[in-house]
Amino acid sequence: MDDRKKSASTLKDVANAAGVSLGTASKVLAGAASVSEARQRQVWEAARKLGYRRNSLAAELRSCRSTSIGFVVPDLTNSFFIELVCALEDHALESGYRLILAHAQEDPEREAERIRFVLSRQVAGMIIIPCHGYEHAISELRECDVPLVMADRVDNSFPANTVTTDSHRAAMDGTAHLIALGHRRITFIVNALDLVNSRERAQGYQDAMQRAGLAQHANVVVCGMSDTESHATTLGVLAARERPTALFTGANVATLGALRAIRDAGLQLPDDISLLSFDDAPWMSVLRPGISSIRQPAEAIARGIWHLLHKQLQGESPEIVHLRMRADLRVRDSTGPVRNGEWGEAARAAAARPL
Amino acid sequence: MDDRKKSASTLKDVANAAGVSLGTASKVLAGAASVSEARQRQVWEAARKLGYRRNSLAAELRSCRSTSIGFVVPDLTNSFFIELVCALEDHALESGYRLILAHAQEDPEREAERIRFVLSRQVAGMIIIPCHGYEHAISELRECDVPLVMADRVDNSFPANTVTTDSHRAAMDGTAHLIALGHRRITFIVNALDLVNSRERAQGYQDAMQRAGLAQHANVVVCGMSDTESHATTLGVLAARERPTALFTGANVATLGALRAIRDAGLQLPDDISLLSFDDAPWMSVLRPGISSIRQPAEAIARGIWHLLHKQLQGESPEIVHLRMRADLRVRDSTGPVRNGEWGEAARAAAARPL
DNA sequence: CTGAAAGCGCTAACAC
DNA sequence: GTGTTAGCGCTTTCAG
Repeated sequence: MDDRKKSASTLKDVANAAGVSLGTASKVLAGAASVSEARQRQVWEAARKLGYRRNSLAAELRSCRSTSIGFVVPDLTNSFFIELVCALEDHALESGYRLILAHAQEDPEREAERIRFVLSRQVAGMIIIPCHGYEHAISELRECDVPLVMADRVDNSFPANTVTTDSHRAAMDGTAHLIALGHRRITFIVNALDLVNSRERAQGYQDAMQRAGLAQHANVVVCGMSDTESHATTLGVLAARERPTALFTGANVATLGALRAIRDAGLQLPDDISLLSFDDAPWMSVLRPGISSIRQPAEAIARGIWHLLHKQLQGESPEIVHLRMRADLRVRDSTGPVRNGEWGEAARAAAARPL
Repeated sequence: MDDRKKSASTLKDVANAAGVSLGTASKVLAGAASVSEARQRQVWEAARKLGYRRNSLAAELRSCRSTSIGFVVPDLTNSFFIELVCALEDHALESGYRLILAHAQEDPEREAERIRFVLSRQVAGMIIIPCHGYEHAISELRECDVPLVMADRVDNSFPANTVTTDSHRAAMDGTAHLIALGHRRITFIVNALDLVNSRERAQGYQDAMQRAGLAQHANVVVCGMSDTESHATTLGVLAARERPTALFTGANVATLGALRAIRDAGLQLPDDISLLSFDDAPWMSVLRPGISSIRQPAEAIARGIWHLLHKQLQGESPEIVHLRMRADLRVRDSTGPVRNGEWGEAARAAAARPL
């Protein structure tokens, strides 16, 4: 709360100082060529001298056009989302738009508020990566025909343009990698099953296990949305009488918690246990052992999002498109062959069976 | 660019539907008690039915007050800044404000643009963590009396409220830790010396070396603002004939690059070389070896920033305040005693000398 | 308590 | 080319 009318000079001031009319000043500052060079100079000079700064609230209100795009992100702590932010900022800038970032902090209520906030600022378009339990938040968008692209945590049933990773397939690939290494007791640790993509990841894992005849070993554990929860959960998993030989973490938080738990349990990666992480991060390739991960194609996703949004901004294509991207496996050092000593006969037999 | 006048219902629509005047509707929606309950109900009902959403551009334009705070951040890739973002969002929300995040991506030009953008949206206040070479960007703020707090990459000479970490002291502490472990050949790797805080950190390191009689071993290496640069730089450092026994990285990027270089060089942490990182990150405590680091008190800094900003928002205290926070050392596993075999006689003698 | 009316700073017709 | 004018959607006096 603060009125600062004291100093801010307005277009009127500039026009007066330049000795032209308000309309002319407006045109000049908007870059119109239809004003004589002499006056253009006068106006620019006056603006400079007065330290004039356009009030874009007024400009946008009057013209009913905005060059801002609202981007609602659930978690700035996740480097995948940050990559998206950076890439999208570049795309937006290139097309003459600006991003207004809104951070939901994985809280559906806050997300709803963020959406309301962004919408009330009359953005030209929106990009949303929802939190879990976002139905309520999304209902903020009803009866609102802002160009919209949803990403990552949505599926193809969503009645809007979406860009997602094929999580099911990626999780199958990851699981197959682990199985090929001889692992049978593979536990999948996931943040929350009410996130569509996490559910897909878990499903991909289960399908891969089943396809390998390992359905009886399939074990999906939900670890929550925080480090501490996932740490505690993984500690529990590791303390089981039949400890898994491999962990597949289905999300950023899960990986952090699992890693800390593995460390606390005094286990070595990959000799005592293997770990595969869904979602890559810069630090994963920097230490020894490097963490094997599934990397989502952030750049491609951002490009897809912007493509879909931009088309709408230009008034094109009202039909809904669902883009689906392929993630790839980055095998590093945290996934290794299972230790023979740990295999029972049944596991050995299963290993012999073709996948 | 998009006019969507088609559906968006305005306050006038609501007033008409509720059968009251525009002014009354405005008052009700603003929460005024001075309207009869019956009419209040009517207005709310009409607003609900029409899916009314306030146009805050218009509201703020008219009332000359905003509840948005611009926060210009140089690098969302750095978890320290992310911590600041999260904490500040909470503070702002608690006081009824909202953050508008603007990402400068370590680019002074983009930073200038971001500042202009935020300012043109008539924010009530600003928080800025500058990039290097920010002088130009900052000049955007001239003749502009928005409440302002600068943080992190500024020093006490800045003519505005600032909140910073005592980098000099923290770097001295870190260096002393390394020296106490017997290290003599300690190299300080820093992103850029035109960042005030990096400069302070380097200075702290040098002062500590000097104080320990190790001035001849002091070596500050600049590694640039990107992973790849810092990786290459560190590789060079490690290839020197007299390889340092410890690295002290003065920034986030430097740590990442150094770690990758150490890995590529086939060196073990901390047996072959020790590493201390200025700036902590969640992943540093999750793997083995844990990375010893200097942790800036992000929460306290955020609190300080908000405190200073909030005072200004309430029109208090025009005198400038400089808050300075203390960082602490988190000793983990990446810093260990120097290997005896590597010591020459001179080093041995230096080690015997009290610090 | 309620409505009418005057703008916030700016853009976009529209006349001259 | 240039100035005048009518609002964008809203808040806020100010009469009644």
